[in-house]
Amino acid sequence: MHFELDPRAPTPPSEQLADQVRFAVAAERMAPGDRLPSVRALAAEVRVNPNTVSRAWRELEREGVLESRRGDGMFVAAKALAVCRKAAARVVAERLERAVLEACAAGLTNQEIETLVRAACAADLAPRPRKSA
Amino acid sequence: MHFELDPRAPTPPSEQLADQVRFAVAAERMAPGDRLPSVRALAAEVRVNPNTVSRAWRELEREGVLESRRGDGMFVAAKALAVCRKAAARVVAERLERAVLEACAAGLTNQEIETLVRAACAADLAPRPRKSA
Amino acid sequence: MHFELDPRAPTPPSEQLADQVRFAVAAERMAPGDRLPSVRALAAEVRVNPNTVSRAWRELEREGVLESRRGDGMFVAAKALAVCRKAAARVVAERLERAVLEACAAGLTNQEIETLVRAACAADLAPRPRKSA
Amino acid sequence: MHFELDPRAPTPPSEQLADQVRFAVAAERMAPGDRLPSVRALAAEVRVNPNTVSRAWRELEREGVLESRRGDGMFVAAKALAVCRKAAARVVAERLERAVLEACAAGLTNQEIETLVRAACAADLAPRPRKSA
DNA sequence: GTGGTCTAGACCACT
DNA sequence: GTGGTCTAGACCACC
Repeated sequence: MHFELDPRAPTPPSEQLADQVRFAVAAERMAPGDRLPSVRALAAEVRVNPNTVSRAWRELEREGVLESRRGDGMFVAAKALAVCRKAAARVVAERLERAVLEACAAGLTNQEIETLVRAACAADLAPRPRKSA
Repeated sequence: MHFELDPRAPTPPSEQLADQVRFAVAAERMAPGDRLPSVRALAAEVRVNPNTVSRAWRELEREGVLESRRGDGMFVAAKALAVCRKAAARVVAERLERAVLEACAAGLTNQEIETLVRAACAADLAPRPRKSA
Repeated sequence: MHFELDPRAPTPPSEQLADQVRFAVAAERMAPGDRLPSVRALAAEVRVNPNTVSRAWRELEREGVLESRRGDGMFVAAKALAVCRKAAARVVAERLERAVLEACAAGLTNQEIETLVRAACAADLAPRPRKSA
Repeated sequence: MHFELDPRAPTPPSEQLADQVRFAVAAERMAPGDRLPSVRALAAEVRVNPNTVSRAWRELEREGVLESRRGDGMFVAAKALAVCRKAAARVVAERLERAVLEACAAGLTNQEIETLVRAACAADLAPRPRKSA
């Protein structure tokens, strides 16, 4: 699992991390029992304060997506798939809709919007080394 | 021109207002020379502090989208269309792409994504009489 | 870097602060990577409201002169020197020209003007230990 | 006497107008007894609200620079020269000094400053049709 | 501790 | 009436 942060995004870093875990579980790129990177390791990797990672993991634990095994680490919880599917579907649909309505408000035609969408779908498969890995 | 704020959106109110003006100009629902609602009037309408509106207008003035005529009001600037087209295209494409990549990461198929997008496009036309009204 | 406000000046405090940063960078008294005083500290030092400092810093961030690192502070941006040189040269030349034309309009001879200018140049070196200190 | 307003200048329009009268009297381009343009005429010429002109004239009357002859118009007062010379010298010297110190702060050398000053002095004599007329 | 945004209410200059 | 800036004090997220 590879994590990436966009510091200019409207959603704060800790939420971006949590979303990435939720989506990975929903897409079955992570499965119950999988170990997550340690707070310190991930914090170093994405150049962020350990507290930020910690807050994301804590929130996911609260939701039942992760569980901590004391002295061992954080793991994807058994019921994570169900939880994340619901959560991911909701948030993804909502953000897609918001983005589309914005594009409409900005005067783009439906065709222009669909073209952009297809391009983005294609971009997801092609150029980058991982992210879906 | 009608303004609306979503207090639960990730972007702060002042930015939402600025975006709505940028998009309206890009979509030619507002044209150079048009007068904007006064700071106080709009603040009252969308239930926000006048400073918040003021900050949005000020930012747009800096970008060349609006012009203030002292003691008179704020007006869409002559070069606003060009500025807003560029800005709106950039931000809209970026947000659409982000939303689509998120959807991909959450495991939606391209077909599911396109279905959601078409639904959102349709939703824009349907429920309200006319966005341009 | 030392900041000073003239409450009787025609330009508002927040602009005075922004100008002082632009000029300091243009004169290379500040360099990319330098940390700026915190909003609260500077506000206390020059006896203004923190919002006033914040507005100045924000404007400079928009111009590419400063970068904020969340929870850490404001820093001079990499491209600040180029930006500030251009901006400072423009504004300084404009204000000097305006002042000189005013002096001409008020009937001062060129010689009187140059005498005043030389005196002011000298005054900059003399009374204070060092402007750059 | 020709008036000109810079809407982007830091000094408000009414003060700009007042300054232009003070300077014209100090430079003896206007003499005691000269008639000033009517409020409405000047307001139309410089595209400003009549109240703005009115406020400038009122302030100058208060200072003893102008005197109104009821039903006739505003005229340069007898003691205007003395008043304006003092006022103009003070304000001009102050603004010149401020501009020079700013230029120093922005890193210009004394030589660069003097070059700009000489250019501005020359510009005053050469290109424009009037202003000293 | 840091910056960022918001609310609330004030004063000023111009129309 | 208009916008523009300032003060004062609040909450949020991040370091």
